Amino acid sequence: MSVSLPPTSRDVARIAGVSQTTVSYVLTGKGAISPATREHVLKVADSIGYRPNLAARSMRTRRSGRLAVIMGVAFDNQMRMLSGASHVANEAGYVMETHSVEGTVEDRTERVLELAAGGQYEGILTFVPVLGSALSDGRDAPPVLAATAFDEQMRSVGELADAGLIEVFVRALVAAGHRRFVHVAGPQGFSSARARHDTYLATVKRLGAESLGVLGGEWPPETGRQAVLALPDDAPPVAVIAANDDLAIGVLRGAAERGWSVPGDVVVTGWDNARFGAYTMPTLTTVDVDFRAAGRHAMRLLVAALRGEEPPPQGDSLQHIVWRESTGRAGPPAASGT
Amino acid sequence: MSVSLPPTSRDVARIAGVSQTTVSYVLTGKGAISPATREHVLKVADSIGYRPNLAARSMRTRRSGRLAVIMGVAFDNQMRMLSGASHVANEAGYVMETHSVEGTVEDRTERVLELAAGGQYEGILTFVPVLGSALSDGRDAPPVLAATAFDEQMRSVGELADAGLIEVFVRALVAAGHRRFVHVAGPQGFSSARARHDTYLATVKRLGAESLGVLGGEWPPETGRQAVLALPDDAPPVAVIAANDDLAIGVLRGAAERGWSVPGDVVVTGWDNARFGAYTMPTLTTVDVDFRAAGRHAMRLLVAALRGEEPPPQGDSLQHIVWRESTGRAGPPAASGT
DNA sequence: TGTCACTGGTGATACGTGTCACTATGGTTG
DNA sequence: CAACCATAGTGACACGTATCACCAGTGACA
Repeated sequence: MSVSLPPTSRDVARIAGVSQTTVSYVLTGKGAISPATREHVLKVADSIGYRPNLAARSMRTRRSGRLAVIMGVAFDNQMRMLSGASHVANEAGYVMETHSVEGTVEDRTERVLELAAGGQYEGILTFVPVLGSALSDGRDAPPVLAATAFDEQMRSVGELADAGLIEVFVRALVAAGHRRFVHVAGPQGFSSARARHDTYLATVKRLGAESLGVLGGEWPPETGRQAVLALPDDAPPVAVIAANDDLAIGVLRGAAERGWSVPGDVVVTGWDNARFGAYTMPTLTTVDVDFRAAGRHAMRLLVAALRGEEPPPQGDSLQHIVWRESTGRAGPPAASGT
Repeated sequence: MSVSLPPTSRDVARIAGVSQTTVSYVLTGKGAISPATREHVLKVADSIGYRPNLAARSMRTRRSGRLAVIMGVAFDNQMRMLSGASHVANEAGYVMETHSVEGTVEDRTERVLELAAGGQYEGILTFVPVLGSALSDGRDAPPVLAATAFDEQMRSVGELADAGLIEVFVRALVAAGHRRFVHVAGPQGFSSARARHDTYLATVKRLGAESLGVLGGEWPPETGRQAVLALPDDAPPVAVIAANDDLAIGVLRGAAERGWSVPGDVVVTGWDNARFGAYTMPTLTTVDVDFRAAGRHAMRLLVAALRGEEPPPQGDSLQHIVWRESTGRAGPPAASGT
C-alpha cells in the first residue's frame, strides 16, 4: 500500500465526468461553464481534496505568483507590518517571501536590485530604505515599492510618512506654556523620519516657538540619551519631540542623568506606542500606529501596481496620540479651539 | 523590439554547443560530465544570465522547495530569528515563506495543520507554541518543527529553552544576601518560559532560599506590574526573577507605584536583552540572547530533518548575562568557584 | 428551411526542467 | 584481436496546468 500521489485536475475531471479543460476553466473562472457543472466540479474537487499544483500553474502562466518583502533586522514593528502584508498577499493569490538585509543603504539597494533581476518575483516591497534607483514601476522589471523610501524619486506608501500629529504635539505643548523645543530625529533615509523632522521645523516656526536644534539621526535609544547630554545646562524648561519611542526612552534616561525631572524640567513625546512606553517612569506620550494596517495597505498598493489598477486609497487614519505622563499637563486640544 | 524572454537551459545548451541534458547535469551536479565542458557550460550560463526556472524544476522533481515559518504577531525577537532562519533556508536551496497566526493555541494548531496538509510546503517551522499533535517527523506529512513547543511530545529546538542562567541569577543574588524570591513567569506553552519556571523552582529549593510564589503567566508588561501589586506589603527585601524584559519593566513600574526602591527594596532580573533595558531606571539586568543564531539553528534542524540527516549540534552558547543596575551589587560569580 | 449567433464544452499542445535509457568513444584485459 | 568496461554525452519523455482552436447543440430570425 503505497502513498497515493496528490490528486490532479485530471483526477477531478475523470471523477466528475468532464474534461480537464473544464476543470481548469471552473477553477480559474474564465471559460463559459454552466452553473450546474461548475458546482459539480467544485464539489468533486473538494471531496477528493484537490489543490492546484502551483508549480505547474506558474510554469504554464509564466507568472511565479511570488512576492518578496525586504526587511531590516532591527525594527520590531516590521513584525506586524509583515503580518498585514502577508494576509493581503495571500488573499490576492500570491505567496510572500521575506528577505532580510543589513548593511549600508548601498548594500541594501544592491541586494534589492539583485532580487529584482533574479526574475523570481513579480513584485518587491521593501520596509527598509533603499536608493531611489532601485524603485521601479514595473514596466520592464518587477515593480519595487518602498514602504519607507530614501529619496524624492521614491514611491512611498503614504500614511506612515504622515507626520501631522507632530503638529498636534507642538501645538498642545505650546498651549500648555512651552516655548523651547528640541527634535531628536531618526535617520533621514526613512521618509517617516524625514516627515517628522520637516513637520517639527515647520510647526515650531509657524507658532513662533524656539527650536534649540535638531539632534539625533539614528534610531537606537543611545542616540536619544546623547542628544540630551549634548544640551546646554540652561536648556530646561524644554520640550523634546523624539522621532520614536526608542529615542524617547533614551531621552528619559539622559534627563535623569542630568538631574532634570520629567515632566517638570523636560517634557518628551515619542512615536510608535511601543509596549514599554506605558511602563517607563514617567510613562511616555506617543503615537499609536496600526502597523498591521500599514502593512496591509503597502501590500495592496503593490498588488494594485501588479494588476495595473489604480492605487487604492488609504482608509481611516492609522495613527492617534496616546497622552501619558511625559508631557505633563499638556493634552488633547479642547474641542473649541482654533 | 519586444521584451526577450528569460533564457532557458535549452538556450544555454544551444550556445554552449551541448545538449540540454548536459546543461541539466552540470547544474545539478549529477551526471558524468568532464571538468572542461562543465566549466564551459557554467561560463555560458553565467554570461547570458541564466537562472533555472524554479517552477519547472519543482514540477519535475515533485518537490516544492518551499518552507513555511509560522510566527506570532507580538514577539519582537522573532524578527531576528526570522532573519537567521531565512539565511539558512536560502543557503540550503529552499525558499522560505512566513505566515503569521493569532488566536488560541487551538486556532494556531489548526492553522498549522492546514498548512501542512496543503501540500505546498516541504517543511514547517513554528515560532509560536502549537499543540503537540501538529508536530510531525515527516514520514508521511511534511516535518513540522517547533522553535517553542507546547507539550512534552514536542521536538523543541534546544538552546532557547536552556534556562541554566536562571540558576546563575539566583546563586549570585543569594551570594549577595538575598533570601526571598518571586518568579514572574511567562506562558507555560512556551518551552522557554517553562524551563525558566522549572529552573527557578529547583534552584531556589536547592539553595534553601524562600520562594514567595510564582506569578504571571503572560508576556505583557502589565502582567509584571500586576504581579508586584499582588505582593504582600512585607515582601521586601525580595528578588524578582522575571521571565523576560517586558515583564521586568512592568515589575519596575509596579515597584515604583508601591514606593519600593529598586535595587534597594527589590531587585529584578529580566531576559532577552531588549533595547530599552539599558535605559530604564534603574537599568535592567538581563540575558542577552542571540536570536539570529537561534533562528539559524532552528532552520538547520528543519533542513537536517528534511534531508534525513542527523540534527546538527548547537554551536557555542547563544546566551550570556548582562549585569546592570536592577540587581544592585550582585554580579558575576567570583572566579574562585562555589 | 437555411443561416447566424451564442452557449457549453472538448482535444491537443506547450511551458522548462530532471532523469531514464541509450550510444559513441577509447582504454584495458583475456 | 575480440570482448568488455568506464566515461562523456544525447534523445525522448513526463510532470500538471492554462489556453488556443474547434465542435455540437439550440434557438432566433428572415
